[in-house]
Amino acid sequence: MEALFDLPTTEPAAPRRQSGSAALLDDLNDQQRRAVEHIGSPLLVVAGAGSGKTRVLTRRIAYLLGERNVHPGQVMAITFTNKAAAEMKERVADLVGRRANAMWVSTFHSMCVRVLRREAKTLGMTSSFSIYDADDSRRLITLVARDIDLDPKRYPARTLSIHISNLKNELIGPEQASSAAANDLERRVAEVYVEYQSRLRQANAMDFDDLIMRTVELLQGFPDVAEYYHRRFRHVLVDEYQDTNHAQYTLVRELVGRGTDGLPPAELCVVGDADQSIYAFRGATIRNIVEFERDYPNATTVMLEQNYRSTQTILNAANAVISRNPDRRDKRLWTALGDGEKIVAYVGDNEHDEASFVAREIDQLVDAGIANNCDVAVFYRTNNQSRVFEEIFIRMGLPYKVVGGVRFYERREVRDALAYLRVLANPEDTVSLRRVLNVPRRGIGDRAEACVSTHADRERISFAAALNDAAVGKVALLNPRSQRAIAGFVELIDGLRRFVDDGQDVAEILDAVLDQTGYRAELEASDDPQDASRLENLTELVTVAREFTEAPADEPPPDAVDSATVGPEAGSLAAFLERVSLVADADQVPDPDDESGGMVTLMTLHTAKGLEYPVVFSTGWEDGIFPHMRALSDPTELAEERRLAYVGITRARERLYLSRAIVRSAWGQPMTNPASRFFDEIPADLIDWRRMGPDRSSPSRATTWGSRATGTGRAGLRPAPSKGWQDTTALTLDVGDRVNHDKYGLGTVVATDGTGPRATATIDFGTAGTIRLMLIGSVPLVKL
DNA sequence: GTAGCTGCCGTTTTT
DNA sequence: CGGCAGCTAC
Repeated sequence: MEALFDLPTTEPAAPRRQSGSAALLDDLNDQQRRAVEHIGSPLLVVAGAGSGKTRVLTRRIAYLLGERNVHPGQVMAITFTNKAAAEMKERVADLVGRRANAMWVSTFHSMCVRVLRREAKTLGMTSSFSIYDADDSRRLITLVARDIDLDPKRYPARTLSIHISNLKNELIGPEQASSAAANDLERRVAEVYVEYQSRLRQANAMDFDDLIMRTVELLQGFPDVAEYYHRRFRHVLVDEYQDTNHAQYTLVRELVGRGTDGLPPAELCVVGDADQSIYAFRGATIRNIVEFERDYPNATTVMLEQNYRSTQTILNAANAVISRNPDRRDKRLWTALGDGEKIVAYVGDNEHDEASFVAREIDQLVDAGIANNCDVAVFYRTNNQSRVFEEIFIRMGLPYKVVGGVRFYERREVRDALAYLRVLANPEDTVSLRRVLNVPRRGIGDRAEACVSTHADRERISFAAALNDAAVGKVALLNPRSQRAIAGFVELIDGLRRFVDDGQDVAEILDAVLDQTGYRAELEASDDPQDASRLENLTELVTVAREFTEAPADEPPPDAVDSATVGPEAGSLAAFLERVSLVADADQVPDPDDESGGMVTLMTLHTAKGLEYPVVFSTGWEDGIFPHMRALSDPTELAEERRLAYVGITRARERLYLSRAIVRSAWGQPMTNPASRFFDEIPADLIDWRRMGPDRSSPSRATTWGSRATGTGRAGLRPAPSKGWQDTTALTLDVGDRVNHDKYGLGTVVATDGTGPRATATIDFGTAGTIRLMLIGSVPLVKL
């Protein structure tokens, strides 16, 4: 992508093989060099966006190996996505060659899986344990909640699951949760948690959070195990440290050690940027990076502020926005690259108009030879916003790729197929077993399933064992028809398991599963067009499996010490399942080099973190969308949204577009959204307004909505907002009120929702339709 | 035991 | 709008 732009690329293209430290250091700036050369005490690298943190990490590793005689097997580098891990490994390999293979470079989760598979026995599991994702975990929680007669309305599995996950992220075990429970909800959660954890163990399974929590448990509870890893890993490097949650923070501490077992603590280097912390909702806490110097009293901090990615215009916008966040370590990105183009802003009448602007603009950039499709990314706040763009792009014949969204591995048919494979790999995997028990339909209904489940409980045997009993008539209350169906199922699974025992390839096993279960036949027989695409997805899965066997990626590495003891055999069924369990959205980002002709990439702002594109469209800049509704009334969440804006802006190298729509359909009904407040935080002279909204005639909106003048009670009649001015207060409406809207005319309020800044009213405008409006800001609406 | 209907949710963001 | 849980009718 670099050819089209004058900007120097962030990284040198060619591998550097010259010997001596000069080669590793000479093109680094002073701070970067300090970070690479630093020896001994814990090191925090505060790396602003685009400041070359991956370069620092990879050079530091190369420097350790090349200049400090560290053996690659002593290095552990941890990232959050497989893509980041693969990239880091590749770039270190460019610098030091094949020796890089002996390092552990992996995500938190796969690193833990590796440790846990090796030490499974210690925790009372076997190394073939299954990994449950959020969906599997919720299924199990549903079962548990049902068994202890919880009202699913009051305690939905979703809520229970979130609470349990939070507890695990805080390293609070079931017993501790039980004794600490202070209210009804917490007691119920703890109750479910205890049982859930026990069922996981029975199923020889761990959920995502367990992978971290139980690794910590292992390191804390078994000093000899900890000592093994302390002895082995003398250097621990952590990327995206601002995204670590408490469990991950503790894990790092335990890996590094405290020197209590006679081994000095490992050398720790963490890299991160508090301004790019956008995962608080899943437990990440800025605290870990902010308090690093307190956690590690002798720590050294290096700040990287020179940016090698973007124009100064883009950086000024980013700096201006992020500086509004309170309690922040001040950091100002700068570049030597010059101002570049202004930021282009656009206001669409609706989301279709906005999308069509984006499409037209991309078309022009490509026609003018300014960019290729693959140089362009479109960002949005939530996945459902991708749809409009897809519609327009398809119509215009613009090739694109949506990253994330309804993920391949979350599609029902794919999950069904994988559940079969998991049952084959781990017979105790109850959740997967129950998932496929009657898929496709084979006459084993809820009734029969309940009988088997009861039998399993009563006899204290696994569900799988109970099924075997059922097949030979040893289960009470089971009618003969069900018994026959179950016997058929047991036979089916046994038959399939023989494929595994014979050491067949994953693709062949999968093929046999799809054939012998009748899954494929059922889809082929259907005339539902959705089933055709399901079939395609399954074919795709078989292809994935085949490619996996042929090129079992890079895991596990050819590490003599490990290959005997750690991880499933390369290319095996277990390895395949592990691989597909731990993929992330970000892992699916297309590489601009391989897609010929190139595609425009569409993704959420979250997925965009860590990436960069010459041309970026950040869309949906509307209060209520971005920042998200839920954040409008909460300063903490608003600060996180602002960091998200910062992330979005700083992805752009050359050209940045910001856009919004005045009317946007949500839940099938149109909503009018005011401009995002983040627009006002960007200095006006940086922006070239390609098209302005009707209200934008005055340079800035009225300051805040924090002081809600409406407060309580009925506000009565408010003056219509005068031209150029924003009404900062919410209009208070009740069902039945008559109103007049500048655009839609006379209407009647049919529903109201929310209060204060989140208040909306659904209004029947007769022929103009029924419309839900936000009542805050510049509503051109008068009560009659 | 299954199919088909209704009605209720919800929607951030994800390893 | 769309997915799923729960209900009713075969």
